[in-house]
Amino acid sequence: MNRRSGIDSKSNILNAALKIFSEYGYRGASMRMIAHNAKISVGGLYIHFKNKEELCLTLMKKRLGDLSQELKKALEGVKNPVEAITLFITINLEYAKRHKELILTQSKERGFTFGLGLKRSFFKKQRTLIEEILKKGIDSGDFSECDVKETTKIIMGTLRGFVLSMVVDAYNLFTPEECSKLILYGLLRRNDKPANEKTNEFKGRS
Amino acid sequence: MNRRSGIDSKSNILNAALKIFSEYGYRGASMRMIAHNAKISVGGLYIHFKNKEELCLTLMKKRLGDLSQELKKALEGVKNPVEAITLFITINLEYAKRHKELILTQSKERGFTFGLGLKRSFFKKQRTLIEEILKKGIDSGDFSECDVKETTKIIMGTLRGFVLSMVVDAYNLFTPEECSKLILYGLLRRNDKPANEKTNEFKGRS
DNA sequence: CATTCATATGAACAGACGTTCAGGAATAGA
DNA sequence: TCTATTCCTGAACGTCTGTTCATATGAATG
Repeated sequence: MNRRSGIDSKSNILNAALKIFSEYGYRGASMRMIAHNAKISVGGLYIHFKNKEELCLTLMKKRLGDLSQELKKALEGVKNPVEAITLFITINLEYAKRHKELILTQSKERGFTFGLGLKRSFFKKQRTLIEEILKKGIDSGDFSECDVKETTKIIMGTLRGFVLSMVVDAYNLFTPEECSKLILYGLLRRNDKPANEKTNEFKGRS
Repeated sequence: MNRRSGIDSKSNILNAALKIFSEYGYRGASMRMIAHNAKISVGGLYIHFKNKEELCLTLMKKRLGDLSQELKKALEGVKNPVEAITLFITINLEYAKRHKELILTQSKERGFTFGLGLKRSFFKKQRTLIEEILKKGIDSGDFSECDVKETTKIIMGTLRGFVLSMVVDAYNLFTPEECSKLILYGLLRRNDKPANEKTNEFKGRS
């Protein structure tokens, strides 16, 4: 019997779980599939994780934490709200591209309440971040007056759509730039330049 | 035993299936649950539907067909592209609100290839519709020049985001007006009025 | 060498699943 | 009333599920 260290096994299992969960969803993935993919026995899984739920939760926690930190770090020094929004969108989309798998797993399942708390607190953090950017942008005159909370919800929704479209249909790989442009400028032709042109790195749409 | 007409049973089953699928997803819903909810026996299901797959497919087909027709009819007489986009968004969102259930079922599952063809052709139809509106809008000067195909993809993505946010978190009930405004005007403050003011029924964002 | 310990195995369990089928019940036409 | 047809039932089948457990392995410690 080839005996491995517990640590190796644990990370093997996590890698396998990620692969299987993202291919078959939470319900579609079986512990046997994960075990087989991790080259361990079914029983072995239960040495490292209490059960299927905990295994999936561990994966989600890690990923959401990573993204949270990445966002926070990136936005730390940024003063210009237009740039901040763009960065926010870009990082989210790129993270999504890198980790398609778990996003699918999450959006695919339901009736599994166990990820809920995690996700709620993550989205709340994201909302707060955007709200602050918006407020700054309105104060500085870059953004037009709007209901901050409402607009934040809409931006989050929009972003979720971008992410899901990308993840669901691989061919839907629109660039972060295009997404930012739509959110910032909208569809309509504008005859003016953005209010704060010097700080704006994007070409206007007219 | 109370014997009912086959037609009644079939529609009972479809209603029950809709309820159960949308609550538990395709994999999570069992034929027993559906049968119980439709007040019929398990075997009875198989009189009206070949199997679980066909049952779900029937539901999807009906819903996508309905929405398709509704969109087509609503957009028939509309000339103004701004109005058309707004209408497109509004109808989609309202349809989503009315039929949260199945949307969830669809976005929750994967590895079920069977809905794919249906969905593909539906989305293609939608894309064509938007592309035509965009082209008209650019020609008329309402919209700024843009890559029509790319922008269409983005709009579809945005819309998908709105829909999913609404459906996933019930409290995310932003109005169609707000969504349309973001897509049309964007976040940035604009100092001008939209190019074709007289035809535009929304207040500008400045 | 003997003991201890974390790690690993895979057969076994109880339950749920989709699907089938022999049989029963209600209706319609004769 | 008899028969054909349609609709329905629920036990049964085989397969899969998440989880447990008696058992075994290999390395480290004494």
